Amino acid sequence: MQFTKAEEYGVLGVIYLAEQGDNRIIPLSEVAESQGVPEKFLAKIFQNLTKASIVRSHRGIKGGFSLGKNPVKVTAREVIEAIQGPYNLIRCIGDPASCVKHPTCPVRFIIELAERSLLEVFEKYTIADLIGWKQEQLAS
Amino acid sequence: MQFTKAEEYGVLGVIYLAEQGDNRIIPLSEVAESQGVPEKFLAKIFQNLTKASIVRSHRGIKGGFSLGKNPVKVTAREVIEAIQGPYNLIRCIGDPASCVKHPTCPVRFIIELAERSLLEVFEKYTIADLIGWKQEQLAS
DNA sequence: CTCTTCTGCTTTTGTAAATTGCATGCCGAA
DNA sequence: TTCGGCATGCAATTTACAAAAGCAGAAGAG
Ligand code: SF4
Ligand code: SF4
Repeated sequence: MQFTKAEEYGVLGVIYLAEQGDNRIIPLSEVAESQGVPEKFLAKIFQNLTKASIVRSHRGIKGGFSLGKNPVKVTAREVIEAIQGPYNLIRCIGDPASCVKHPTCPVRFIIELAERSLLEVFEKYTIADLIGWKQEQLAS
Repeated sequence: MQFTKAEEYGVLGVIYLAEQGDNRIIPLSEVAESQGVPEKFLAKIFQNLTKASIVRSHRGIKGGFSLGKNPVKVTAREVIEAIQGPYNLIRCIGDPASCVKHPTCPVRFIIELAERSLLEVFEKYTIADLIGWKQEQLAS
């Protein structure tokens, strides 16, 4: 079980945008370079974020991406699920019919609990919270 | 982020052994068939479980695997970590030196929290608990 | 002995993640 | 109204790792 790079890059990107403040428009190339991630890969991620209107895209010269929502109102879960769809730690979750053992399967039982507790964590922190935490670390 | 089949099969296998009770010795072929999983794959998984002495192996005719510990004392976390090593939801956890951003990285921060809460769930349930839950479901 | 079953190691296969490429569309500036 | 910068959309590729299969060898029971 591994957190994917797409998820990591996406969250880092959104945080970077938010840090620039004032809904400034930043070209993707700058975001990619600042985070040290491949630009084309990040492009695809940001397209998903755009669809979820977490960021807003601007074409043309002086174009780029700006925030689409107030970082105080965007949870990590929203960002992550915008990138890679709803969480399913195991294939049978969300599709009970895929396995005959489903109703009494202890593995499914514990994985569902695990997933729930994972999502709770991601829901608890907003982008603003994460930036706040980072500032704290820098200050101390 | 996905729970792997190795983890799933391993937990299912241990549960199956425990359900047979009395530390009976069961050949791997039976475990594999009962769970509908490839035997050679399960073999590798059980080798790891053997090293962690969660199960005990017996060679030769009438050989197979029996439980190595009381299911009341084995948590799901122990089983899972025996199979695939310690949990690292993201590469920088467990190796802080691998990334310069590490000390102030908000992504690492939230992933560490997520991992902790995941492990708490896995630690809360023993194999016996899981079997108990299954019985309940069957009864109702 | 010999048959059965695990053991360790190697190899193959399959699939999804991660990355790259390119033609196209849009926009703002000059 | 043209031009250059930048996002878009889709396709293709590469890489990585999970999943599975194979096989010679060791160990145990009878
Ligand atoms: S065996 Fe259990 S965990 Fe695996 S797919 Fe079926 S229900 Fe889900
Ligand atoms: S950027 Fe953050 S999450 Fe990614 S590797 Fe570095 S510390 Fe870990």
